[in-house]
Amino acid sequence: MSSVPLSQQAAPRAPRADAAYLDGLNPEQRAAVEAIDGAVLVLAGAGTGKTRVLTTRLAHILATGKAQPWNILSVTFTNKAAREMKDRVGKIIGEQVEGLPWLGTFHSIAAQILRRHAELVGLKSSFTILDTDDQLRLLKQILEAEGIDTKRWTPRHLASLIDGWKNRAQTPERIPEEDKWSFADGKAQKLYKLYQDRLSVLNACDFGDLLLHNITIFQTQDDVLAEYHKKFRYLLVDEYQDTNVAQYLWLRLLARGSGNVCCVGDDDQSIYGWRGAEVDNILRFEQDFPGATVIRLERNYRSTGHILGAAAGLITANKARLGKTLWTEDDPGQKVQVSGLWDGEAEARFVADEIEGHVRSGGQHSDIAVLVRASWQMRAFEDRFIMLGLPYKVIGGPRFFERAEIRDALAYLRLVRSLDDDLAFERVVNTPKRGVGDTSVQKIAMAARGAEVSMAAAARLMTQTDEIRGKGRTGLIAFLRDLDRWAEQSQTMRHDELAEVILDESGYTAMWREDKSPQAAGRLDNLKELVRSMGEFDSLEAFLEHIALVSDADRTEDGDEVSIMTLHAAKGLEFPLVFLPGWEETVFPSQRSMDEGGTAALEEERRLAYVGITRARQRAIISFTANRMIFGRWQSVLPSRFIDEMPHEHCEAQSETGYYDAGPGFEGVAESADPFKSSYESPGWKRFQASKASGRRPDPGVIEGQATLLDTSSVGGTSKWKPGDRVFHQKFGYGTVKTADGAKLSVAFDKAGLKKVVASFVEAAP
DNA sequence: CTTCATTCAGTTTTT
DNA sequence: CTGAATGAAG
Repeated sequence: MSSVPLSQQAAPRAPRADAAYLDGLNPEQRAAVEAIDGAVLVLAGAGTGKTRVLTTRLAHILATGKAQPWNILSVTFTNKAAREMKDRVGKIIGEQVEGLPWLGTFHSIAAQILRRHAELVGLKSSFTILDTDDQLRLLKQILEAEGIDTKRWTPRHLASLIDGWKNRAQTPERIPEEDKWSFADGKAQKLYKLYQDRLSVLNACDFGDLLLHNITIFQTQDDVLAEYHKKFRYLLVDEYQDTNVAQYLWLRLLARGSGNVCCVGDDDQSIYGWRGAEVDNILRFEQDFPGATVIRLERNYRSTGHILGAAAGLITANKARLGKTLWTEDDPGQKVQVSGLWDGEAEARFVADEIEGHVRSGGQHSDIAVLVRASWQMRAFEDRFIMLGLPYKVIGGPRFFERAEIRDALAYLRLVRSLDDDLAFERVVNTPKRGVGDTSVQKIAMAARGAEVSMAAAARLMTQTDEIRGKGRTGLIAFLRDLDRWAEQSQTMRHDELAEVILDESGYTAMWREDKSPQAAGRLDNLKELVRSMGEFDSLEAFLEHIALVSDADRTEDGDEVSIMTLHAAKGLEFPLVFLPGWEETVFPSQRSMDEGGTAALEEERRLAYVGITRARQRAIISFTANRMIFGRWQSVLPSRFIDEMPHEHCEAQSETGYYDAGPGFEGVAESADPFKSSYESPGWKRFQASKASGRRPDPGVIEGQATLLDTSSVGGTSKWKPGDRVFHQKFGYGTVKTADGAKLSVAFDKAGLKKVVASFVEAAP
């Protein structure tokens, strides 16, 4: 342990057992912080202060002088987690530490390492990192070139197979025998190989390759591995339950050096199995690292007793787990509320009403999260919130750098940086329209392949001949001339300035300005934001690396807004009040997941439910409906089994709507020992079943107060709008006002159809 | 080569 | 119900 040369040690910093940062840790947390050497597994239940332990531990290693910042490798799954750790360590240690250069996501660290040794796997250090969109287009080209029907065998399908192999660290030669027949009648292996070859030619790699190439290098180049063994004296891994086989191998190879590896995770929060995560990694830890210290953090500082009791009870239904029992000294608080509603619309209305109630009694919108299983469930809530003028934000959603306009802009930049970037060339050669259509692009691609040159080079040659005529030819000539000019300007111009020039001169911004679709305005804003954020980077290269590996600008401006997100996106967050709608069989647990993954998938769904409930600090409100529109079809659905699995003493059934009126159980709580089960037998429930009519909207047994839909009493004054006015709405685009009723408008949107919105959410159409 | 109509497939997503 | 992707006509 004292093998760190004196010369590398910082100004003497006496290891003090009574350091201030250790104050306030409970005994288990403190043990996790102080067990620095050897292999350590910290099983950190939800809300047990995991991040605090991680950051304090890092601070402790530095404070005791056991290692320098550059001797510590800390990996997380998200950039957000990495950033948070950096910030918090900085706060503890203060100015003494400049930063932790090797704290980052698996992928960003693997990319750093790969850039240094790229030539060992046949790449240049300037390789580009493809995202899923590039990947799919490439695969499609390969499939078409092989004469495979891309409808029967979709690029998407192949991409997910390749992803799966890479997650398990399987190179084309090493894929399992049975997998070879899993695609296009036995061509799986060949196609995988072709894809890898093509990546090599393009000097590119995908996300999976970042780790896979690292592993290849470590396994074949002892000297390189030894270098990293020397460098990384302490390893720290967050969210260990989410690691896949490749990440696991990568870690093991690196951990072989010092043996000082600390993994933090919670097997009960493993929710990325479908992405290749292996819960087994955490379940097996003690066998993998014999003599490992295992520390359990079970004291929860987040939620009330009832919330914890409901979540803990639910998760015991899972077989494969290490087992932890969360406890709290907090009050029992309110029971977890379970509400049954007629359909999705009623559910959204119910949630919105509860939110308004919360705010009326002094709460903030930002206290609240609505957590759904799948993103299609969000729309009902958005529609309702927009209508009421209730402020909300969707977290997750389409990611900034994956938006089409951003990717187009980036393709221009990539192309200006390197004309060889064929994928970029193909993307923008006819965006905006230059008359260079599909057939011309195909001709260029053929010529490029034949002459073994880039598409840009082939295109240049073809402007000399008459293979492409007319509009296409002039468009192409202008395009190439523009590219040359921008490349020249890029030598002298700042990169953000260059981006602005390119977007302007290429006609790209003009294209969106002329577009009247609802999203066009937002796209222009995004482009502005792109140029702005480029200014924060020193070079175009630095910026491109950043965007390849960072999901979002994390623009979570914390206004007073309700958060809507998927359960997956909610991991690691907490809110005083959490809504968990859509708890119905087939929706949650998701039928699709279960069809694919069987029991293991069901257990993962259950963990997802556990994650959802444990996000709540004070109150959790679960709801389910009797009827659900799925793919435009009405289906009657049953309450989720997870509702029955929660211990009933921690839950209370509520029936605000009166649908369950005569039922011996759903009305009120007391009558039946098992109010949830008996609800299936209730007349109310039977009426749902009876009204089931396929293709037609079921008729609610009780007419709800439709009058409240448009509350005419709310505003007496005259509205700014009158029928016939043209308006613009951020989400729905342009439309014509049909009726104006105080602050509430009914607008016929050109694209989105008839919607009721609050007047303050629209502006005059230009 | 572009635009419009029609068909069809899809639900979770850290990087 | 949605959007993307294909195929027809202009």
